[in-house]
Amino acid sequence: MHTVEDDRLDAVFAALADPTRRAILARLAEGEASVAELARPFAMSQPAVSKHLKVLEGAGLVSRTQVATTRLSHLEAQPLAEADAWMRRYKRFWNEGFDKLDAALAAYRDQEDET
Amino acid sequence: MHTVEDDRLDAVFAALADPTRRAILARLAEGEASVAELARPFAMSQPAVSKHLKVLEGAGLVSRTQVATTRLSHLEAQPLAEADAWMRRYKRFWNEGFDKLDAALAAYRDQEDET
DNA sequence: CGGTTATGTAACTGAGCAGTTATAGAGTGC
DNA sequence: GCACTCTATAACTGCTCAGTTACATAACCG
Repeated sequence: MHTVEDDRLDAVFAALADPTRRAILARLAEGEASVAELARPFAMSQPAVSKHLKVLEGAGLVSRTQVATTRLSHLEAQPLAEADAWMRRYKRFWNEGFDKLDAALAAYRDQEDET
Repeated sequence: MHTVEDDRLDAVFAALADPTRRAILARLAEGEASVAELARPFAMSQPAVSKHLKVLEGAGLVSRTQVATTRLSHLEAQPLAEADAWMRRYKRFWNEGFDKLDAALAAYRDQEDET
């Protein structure tokens, strides 16, 4: 099985796998920004940032508007909702995980008590 | 900034970026499985699946136990909780996103009215 | 128009990844 | 100990990706 939603998730998760791109999203959460503004905090050339923006745009995580000579990038969080929807199926496991951790800690404590 | 949590998220999101690995996680959600069992549904060699498991294990998404000659893989969802925690910071945007769409449509309509 | 600023594109490099086949290792059962 | 099963590792290939520098566009400003 190889669905369209799969392709979407591929792109979203792959986009999120890079720390520079996550930092760009964090910056955009504070408001729109030009390429130059986004490039400044990173020890990285402008073309590199342009490429990251292209990846983010491809994943639907960023939209852009032309204003005079500058292109402003905007955060588009909707694909994150899709990723969240995928992960939601596993939420019961990570709650269960804490239960297991609790159980393990309890077992450990009991063992401690015995010794 | 390049934190340890970043490295963790790198590994988790990168692991999730591959549809085969997401399918493996889906299978493991139904219960532990051997490498051979995991390989069967995919048109893929056993070493390929072993590599995917190694990636998943590296991201902390899978743990393994040796039982006789077979190694059973178990889903470990805790890293998904970390990824979820990261995404949580953006949840307000994906609700807001629908509002913004409404606003954009309204602006477009106004512009149409003017011309 | 000419210069300047902001950004995208092209061509290249090095690294890493997903897959393959072939082989090695480790445990079980007899 | 031997054959068998399950899994990991090695070596290789083709592709993608993150980054670079150099150059091309495009829109403003005087």
